[in-house]
Amino acid sequence: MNITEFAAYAGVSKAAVSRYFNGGYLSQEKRDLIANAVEATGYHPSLQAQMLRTRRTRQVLVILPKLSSESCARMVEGISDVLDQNGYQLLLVNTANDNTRELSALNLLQRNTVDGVILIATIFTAEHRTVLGSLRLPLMILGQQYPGFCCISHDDRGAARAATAHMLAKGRKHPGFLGVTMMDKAAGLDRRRGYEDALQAAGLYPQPTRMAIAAFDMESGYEQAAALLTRAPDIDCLFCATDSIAIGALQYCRTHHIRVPEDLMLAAVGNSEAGRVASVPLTSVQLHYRTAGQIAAQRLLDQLAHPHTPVEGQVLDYALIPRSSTGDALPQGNFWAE
Amino acid sequence: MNITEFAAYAGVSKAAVSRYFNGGYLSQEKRDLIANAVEATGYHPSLQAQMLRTRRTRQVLVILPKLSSESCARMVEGISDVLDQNGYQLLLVNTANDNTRELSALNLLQRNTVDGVILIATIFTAEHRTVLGSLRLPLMILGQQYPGFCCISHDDRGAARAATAHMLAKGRKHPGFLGVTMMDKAAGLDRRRGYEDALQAAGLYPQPTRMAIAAFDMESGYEQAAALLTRAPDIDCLFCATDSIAIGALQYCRTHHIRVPEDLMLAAVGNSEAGRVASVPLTSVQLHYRTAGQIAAQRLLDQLAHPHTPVEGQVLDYALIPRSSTGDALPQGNFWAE
DNA sequence: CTGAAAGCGCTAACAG
DNA sequence: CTGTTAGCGCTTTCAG
Repeated sequence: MNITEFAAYAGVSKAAVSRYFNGGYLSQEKRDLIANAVEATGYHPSLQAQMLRTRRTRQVLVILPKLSSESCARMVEGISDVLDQNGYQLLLVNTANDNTRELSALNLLQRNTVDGVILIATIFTAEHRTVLGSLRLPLMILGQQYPGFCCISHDDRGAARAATAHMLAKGRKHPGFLGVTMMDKAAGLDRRRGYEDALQAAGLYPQPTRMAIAAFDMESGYEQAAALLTRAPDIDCLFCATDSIAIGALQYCRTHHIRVPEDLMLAAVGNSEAGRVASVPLTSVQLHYRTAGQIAAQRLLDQLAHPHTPVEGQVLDYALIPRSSTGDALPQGNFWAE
Repeated sequence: MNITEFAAYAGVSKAAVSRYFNGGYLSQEKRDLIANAVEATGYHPSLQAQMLRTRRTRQVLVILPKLSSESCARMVEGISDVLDQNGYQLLLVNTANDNTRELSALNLLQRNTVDGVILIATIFTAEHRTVLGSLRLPLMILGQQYPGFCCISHDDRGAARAATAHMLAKGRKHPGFLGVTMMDKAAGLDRRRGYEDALQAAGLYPQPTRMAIAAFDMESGYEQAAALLTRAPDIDCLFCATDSIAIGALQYCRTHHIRVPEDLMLAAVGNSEAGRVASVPLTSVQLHYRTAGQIAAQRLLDQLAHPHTPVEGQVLDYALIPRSSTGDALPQGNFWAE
């Protein structure tokens, strides 16, 4: 049933029906007439026709690098919460860290098939600036700072500083660093800076031989921990950019008779489930992923509602969760501390 | 630029342009003309207009109960792979195990805003049968068997049997069971049956006092393990319906001087990352989540392409991964066994 | 093989 | 407050 048939059925004009569904001027009389007819027929306007006519789709595109990553999944959950509540649909593109897929995602944008975009970003290339810069749609960047765009991100530097400082405060003098590519500004560069901040505050100097770069997974954490601890066996506390990497490092320690935390303290950023239940529960810094997703979505919707109000980005704070890997035994029965 | 302007620019008719993009009859001459004009202008048809006109959206709705669950995330990745490759968009609804949200998802369906649906299901209610039964769209159910619908699922019963049998084969005589609600047929009922199969094959009988039901998280696994092992302290091997529950049980053991695997063996289903790196690496059964997602998406697209070909469901197999929690020490250096 | 023409279902001026 | 009207951009008969 289309609007014409429905209007005839209800005994009103098409325009009245349209107004009914879009909050226009309408007498109570007609309003009741239409309400009854809707009740009787189950009529509702066609989204496709509305999209074509209004040039708005009420769909938001979310682009992310990897779904089966706890942090991404939580951000998307936050986004989904807010979008759902506001009657928006969520279009998902998982780029799998793959350029081909990013292109297909950007293709979507050029076809104007969504009202706005949330990009869960890791690495920005020159191409990104070009494409994002020429984007006409409202855009939110999640998890990174990118000058000129509206970003919701975490205090990665502060988080890394807190984790490192926590170990140094326990008297460790030989810190090591296991990071990720500096091309990832948040997880790579900022967390390294935070690490260096902590060293400096403790009167220590970062030493390249005590630093290594891993990929984003446990396997790589294992391998790089092996390389690093072989090269610099006197390291007595190790900051890892992600929980996954730290867990890899922990596995290395476990098989090479390095006691954690006695011989080596370990602290990371992410506060993942796996870290909480690892062979030695991992001290980690919690970032507010879900909240970040909610804020990003809300800001995007605000922007959609008020296109000319400039939107502010935001940097969310963090919370250090000390656990056994830095010698902070949990109180009895409290394994589930966030 | 719309099709009229573009046709004028290219010096052909609108119909020719439409045929160009939809693979209709077209002379090579016009084809070249249009190709050049596309090159020059970057024109592409409006998706919205196509949707309205053809009544197909090239969008598939994925409904799932929880995104930040490793299994769901992997299934969605599989779905996303296939959809992407075939030029379909993925609309995501995270129901958060919440009926309100499921309703809003079903609302989408009634508005015919998608071409097909993939439902990652947990619990079916009477309402489900009503709604799903009256659905006109192609539907795939993922992770459950539901008679009358096309389902891609796992051999949950076989998986549970294998995990349990593995422990019994090691000489354990007092098995325990930590399951989930039977309302979830796959994870609840089938896995319990698999457990019972294994007992029967070993000449044992399931005893209600040695069985308990937990929720889907570690916290609940901890609590229910506590209750169960207090009630039946002679249990020497425990099958858990999910890795999360097993990890909770493991945490309980860890704090109550129960040695795993010496005093208590532990095996589960899911083969999660957390289980691999838990304080005692967890023996678990791997299910092929990603593959399941790919198959479901592919089958759905097949159905979309050939609406009258009946589609067959499929039950995927499993693979037992023995680890330390059942006394199967991994070979040196092989922490990353799948 | 091709173009003209008729809508798909809706919204937004516009003139009452 | 209301109805009429003119499209949004495209696909698809239909008659060449």
